[in-house]
Amino acid sequence: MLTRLFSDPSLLPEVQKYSGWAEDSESEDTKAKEDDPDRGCALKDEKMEEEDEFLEDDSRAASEMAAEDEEDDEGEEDEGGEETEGDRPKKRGPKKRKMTPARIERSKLRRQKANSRERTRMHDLNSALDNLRKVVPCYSKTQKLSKIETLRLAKNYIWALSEILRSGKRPDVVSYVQTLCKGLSQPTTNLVAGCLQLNSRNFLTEQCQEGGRFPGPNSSFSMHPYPYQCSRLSSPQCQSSSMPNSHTLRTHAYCSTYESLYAGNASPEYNSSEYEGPLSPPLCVNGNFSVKQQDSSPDHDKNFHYSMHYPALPSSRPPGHNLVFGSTGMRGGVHSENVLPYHDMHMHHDRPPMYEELNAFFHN
DNA sequence: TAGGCCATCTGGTCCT
DNA sequence: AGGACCAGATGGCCTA
Repeated sequence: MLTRLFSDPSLLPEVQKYSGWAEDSESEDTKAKEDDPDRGCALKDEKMEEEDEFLEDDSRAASEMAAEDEEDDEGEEDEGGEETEGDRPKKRGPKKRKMTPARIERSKLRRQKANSRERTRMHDLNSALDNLRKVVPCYSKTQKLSKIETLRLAKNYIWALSEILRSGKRPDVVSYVQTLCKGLSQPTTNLVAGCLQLNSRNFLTEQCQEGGRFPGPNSSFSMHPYPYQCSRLSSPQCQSSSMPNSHTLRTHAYCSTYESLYAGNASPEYNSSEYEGPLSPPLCVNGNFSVKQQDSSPDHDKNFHYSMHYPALPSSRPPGHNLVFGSTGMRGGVHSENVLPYHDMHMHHDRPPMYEELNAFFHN
């Protein structure tokens, strides 16, 4: 049938129109996308609508072709029975019912509806994936995580949070990042590490040297975990570590680093100039709680590509008692799935109490 | 240009 | 019969 499609010049325009690879439309789309990406997206949607529109015309042509195919099949059956015609093997199985034009029309209509449903289903799936992107630790509008990376990061994130809740201890940031980046590609690792303002190359190298184990504060780990100063830290709003309410907290979520949050902490342990002890896990509770989704100003998007929030944590934990996030992601005895069911996580995520609980925990 | 990612179409399977 | 779900195929786009 495909051969027929491509070999029959009279059907070519229909096929091109349906397939979307007509030269004119393609070059036009490409040009539009180059000129304006948004326009490109709009064109894409328009194209889909057009597709729906001309599906009707297309179905007619397809129906004719299908009818021809059916006639061909019947002709073969009449001629050869079990024999093969040339190189084409004879079809076996129950004889097909004759495809009347009405049946063909219905069949095509079903197929169109099924395609439409499938598109909708995939769009819903992608929409859900977009929502997931917003609540995993590294969210960027400009550099979206791929689907598979989003799922991997989400899994790691759930695991990390589960471990925190299960153990009641806070991990050091390196462990936390390594847990988040487990199984992720290098670009995504860089992205996540960038969100955390870590030198990912260093920590990855260290990770390899340590054979997958996370270096503790007393190890030979020499990298400063926070080599970069947030460009916005110098602003007054970022230097303040006092966050009287959740709104302020959300506002700070995009410029906060350990340093910015710990800068105002009375405890000398939070001195960021040296890596002296375990640091608090950067808990990302953006998405539902972040201002990013509400503030759509261009300046906001420009400056806050990545969302990360590091709540201030106590320093009560002794060094070397960080979470043990092994290379398999299964260390620590209990798997995250058994610790924090998906349902619970979502119940918490949907409501501010999760944020409050976690915050309360880390502020004790 | 190869490879990754993605959207879409399509046919098959299972279920209602 | 029809819908949901799935996986394979295909082609477009983008990037290293």
